[in-house]
Amino acid sequence: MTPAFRPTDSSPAVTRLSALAPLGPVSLAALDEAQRQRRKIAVHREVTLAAGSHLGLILSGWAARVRHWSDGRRQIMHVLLAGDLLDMEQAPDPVSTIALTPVEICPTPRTTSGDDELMAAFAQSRMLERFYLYRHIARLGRLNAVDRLTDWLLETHDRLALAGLTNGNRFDLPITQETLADLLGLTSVHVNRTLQLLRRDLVLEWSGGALCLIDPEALARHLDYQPAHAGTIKQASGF
Amino acid sequence: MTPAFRPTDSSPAVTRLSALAPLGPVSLAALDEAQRQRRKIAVHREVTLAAGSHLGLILSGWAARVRHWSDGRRQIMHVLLAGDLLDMEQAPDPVSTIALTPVEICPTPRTTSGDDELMAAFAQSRMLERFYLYRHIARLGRLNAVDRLTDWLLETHDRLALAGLTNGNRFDLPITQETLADLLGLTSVHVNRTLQLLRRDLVLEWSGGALCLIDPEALARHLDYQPAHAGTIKQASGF
DNA sequence: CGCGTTCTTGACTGCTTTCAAAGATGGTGG
DNA sequence: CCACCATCTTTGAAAGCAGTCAAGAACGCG
Repeated sequence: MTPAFRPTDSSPAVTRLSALAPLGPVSLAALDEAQRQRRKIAVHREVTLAAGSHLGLILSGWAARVRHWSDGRRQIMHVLLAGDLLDMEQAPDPVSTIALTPVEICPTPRTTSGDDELMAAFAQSRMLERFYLYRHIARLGRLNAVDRLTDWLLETHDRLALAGLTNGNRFDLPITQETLADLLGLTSVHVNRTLQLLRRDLVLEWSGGALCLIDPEALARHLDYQPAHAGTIKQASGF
Repeated sequence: MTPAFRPTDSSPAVTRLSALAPLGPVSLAALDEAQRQRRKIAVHREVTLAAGSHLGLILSGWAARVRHWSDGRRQIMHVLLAGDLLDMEQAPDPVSTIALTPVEICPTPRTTSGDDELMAAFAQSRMLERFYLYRHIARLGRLNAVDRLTDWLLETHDRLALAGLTNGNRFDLPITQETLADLLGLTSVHVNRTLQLLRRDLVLEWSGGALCLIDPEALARHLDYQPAHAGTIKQASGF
C-alpha cells in the first residue's frame, strides 16, 4: 500500500513474473528491493553473478547462452529476455552467457525461500524455459531456414508480450543478422537471403531495429505454432 | 539394514540416482517401495502416468519426447533412459512421450517431500537434462551428420554409464536408424550412409543391437566433447 | 518358410554454405 | 557539418552436404 512497490509495476521483469504467478504486495516489495541492486553489463560482455550467487533475474536487455567451438563456430542455445531467470550452474561444456545488448540484472530476492508466490513464478519460468529449449530443438532439427526464422520470431514476440514489451505485432529486435544466424544454426549470408524473401512476400518488416510481423495468425497456422500463454504449461509439484 | 533395499542396488535407476546424490537407507527404501508399483509400457505406445501424477521415474527401456508435425515429420527432442525423471507437464505443442523399446516406469516415491537426498538427486537430474537439451541444440545447430552422430553416441554412452549400463566402450543401442534420424534431424537414408562411413573408418561397430565406440577419447578430442561426470554440474539452490 | 520391417544402394535434386567483394549504416572526431 | 572507420548488410558464383524417390537386399519374428 505504500508507493514503494508501485513504481516497479512498470518493470518488464515484474510484468512477466506477475503473468506467470499472481504476486502479492510482499513479493512485489521483495522484487522491488532486489531491483535496487541492479547491475549493468555492456554489450558483448559476459553476464556473471556475484560469486556465491547462483540465481539472477534479467531486468532489461537481451542476453544469450552461447556454446562455442575451438574453430570459431558458435551456437546460441537460448536467449534471455526481461523477466527471465538466470541459472549460473557450472557445466563442463564451454558455455557462456553473453550480453547481446546492454543488460541489467539483479540477484533474486533473498526472501525467496519463504515466498511461495515468487517460488511459483520461478518454477513456472523454469518450465517455460524447458519448453522453449524443446521447441528450439524441433526447430533446428526439422525446419528449413524460412520456417526456422519465422517460428523463432513468433516465439520471441510471445515472450516479449509476456513482459509487456510488444506493440501489437511490432517489437524491438536489437540483434544483428549474424546473431540470428548463430541462433538458428545458419550462416549470416543465408539469414540475409531468407529475410529478403520474407520481406518480399510481405511476411515481415524490419528496419531501425523494430520488427513487424504482418500476419502472425497465418504464420502460426502454417507452422503448427501454438503460443505458450501464461498458464498454458501446468505442473502439480513445483520443485 | 534389513535386506529390503539391498536387492534394488542392482537397479539401473537406483545406480543412476545414487551417482547424482548419495542416498541413505531411507531414500533407498523409498525407491524400493516405489519400484514395486512398476508398470510396463509396450514399444511404440505412449508413456503416461496415472492421472493426477506428474512425476515418474524410468526404470528400464528407452523412451523419447517427440514433437510431430501435421505432415508427418517428427523430431525427437530428448531420450529418456533408466533413472531419468519423467515430467509430465502440459504444453501447448504436440509433444508426446513414446516408448522406443518396452519401458518400465514407476511413480516417484511419495516420501519425496521430506527426503532431502532424493530431492537433491532429482534436482541434479533436472540440471543434467537441461544440460543435455543445451547440448542437443548445439549439436543440431552446428554439427554435420558425422559429428552429430558421434557426439550423440558419446553422450549416450556416458548417460548409460551413469546407470551402470555400459560395458567398457560397448553398450546396447536398441533403436532403428529411422529413430536415430528423427533424433539427429536427418533422414534415415543419410544416417545409413553416415554409419557406413563411421564403420569403414573404424570409428564404431554396431551389430546385433550392441554398439562399440572404438576410440572414444579420440572422438571426444575431435568434437570438443566434455563428459558430464556425476557432480560436474553444480548449483547451490536446488529448487 | 513367409511376410513385414529395417537396411542398403543409386541417381538426381536442392537447400545451405563458402568465398569474395561491394554497398550501406552509424557513430566519432576534426 | 563532413570525413572516416568499423560494423553490418547485400550480392554473385560455385561447391557441398543432405534430401528425395525408388527399388532391391537383408533381417527378424511368428
